[in-house]
Amino acid sequence: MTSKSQRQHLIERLLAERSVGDHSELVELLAVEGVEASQASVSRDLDELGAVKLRAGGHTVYAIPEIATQRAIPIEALRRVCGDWVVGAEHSDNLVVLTTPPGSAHVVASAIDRSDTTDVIGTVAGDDTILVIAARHTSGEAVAKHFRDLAGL
Amino acid sequence: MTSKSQRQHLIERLLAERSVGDHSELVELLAVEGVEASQASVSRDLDELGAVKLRAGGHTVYAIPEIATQRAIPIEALRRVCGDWVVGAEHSDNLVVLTTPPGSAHVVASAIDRSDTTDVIGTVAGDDTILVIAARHTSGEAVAKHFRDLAGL
DNA sequence: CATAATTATTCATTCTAATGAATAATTATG
DNA sequence: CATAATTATTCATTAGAATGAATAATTATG
Repeated sequence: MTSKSQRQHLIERLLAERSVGDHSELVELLAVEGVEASQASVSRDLDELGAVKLRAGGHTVYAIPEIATQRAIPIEALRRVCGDWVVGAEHSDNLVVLTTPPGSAHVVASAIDRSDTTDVIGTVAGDDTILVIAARHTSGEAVAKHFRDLAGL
Repeated sequence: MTSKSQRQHLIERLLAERSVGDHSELVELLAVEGVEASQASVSRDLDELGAVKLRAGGHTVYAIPEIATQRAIPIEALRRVCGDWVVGAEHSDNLVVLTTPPGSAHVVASAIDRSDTTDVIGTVAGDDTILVIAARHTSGEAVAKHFRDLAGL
């Protein structure tokens, strides 16, 4: 009954509160909180959270940098979000308007922001619409097509 | 390669453009657009979209009312969204603050708005925080607990 | 009214993301 | 440096949402 995002949020909290030296220690701390997870899942979670290992007092501990240096999400993750939530992509000049179901624009915008695409210089999300600004080296048309491809439209 | 939300968006468009009299006609129109779906899926989609059947010129056609009278989402759908995205719930007086992963607040707020709960009179969503206002007949504490239960926290 | 047509629902199946056991790869330690 | 410890990855499995075939239920029609 614990989703991956809930577990990752809990991991963030545990790492902020304690010195965690290795994955098995984290697996145990999660279990104390009633969350079952294997070393494999923890490894993946830490990777997705952008956790780093710091030297502290002679040993190393995990920490999540305060500056949000989460790894750029893989293109497959962006494709998944677009495939689920982007229902339309139109352009005008260097602007692209993506349409989503109501309430879903921010999830998509957040995924775009976290991807390492250099074709987009920014996004503005409303309720069901995202304004995407294409970078100078590309065009609104190309970016709209890119998102249509990602969304499977 | 077509998600349910994309298919439902397409259905909305088809119903706005044409007179669709029954499910099998819609199944065919979807197929023309390259989207395979069975009568069963179409039945569910129309239900979720709140489609109604209007009498027009001697026969009946499907339409989606302009006023967003989508069916209230089932409690299980709200539970699913909360289980996936709500990572914290705290209260103060009649206010409840729900925490989500970055960019996910609106999805949750939208689900809450679309549920038929009478315990919440409104929501305000940011990036990773939702302010939920408890109704007068209940309390912030009870509403926070309700969301913790829904989220499996 | 009988029944054909349509719609909703059940139940088995499919799909896909996530998970974990096992193991390969990497790092830390004595 | 050897090797124990730790971490990352592979591959099989699981979980849960969605789907579709079949059928029950409902509605429309002559």
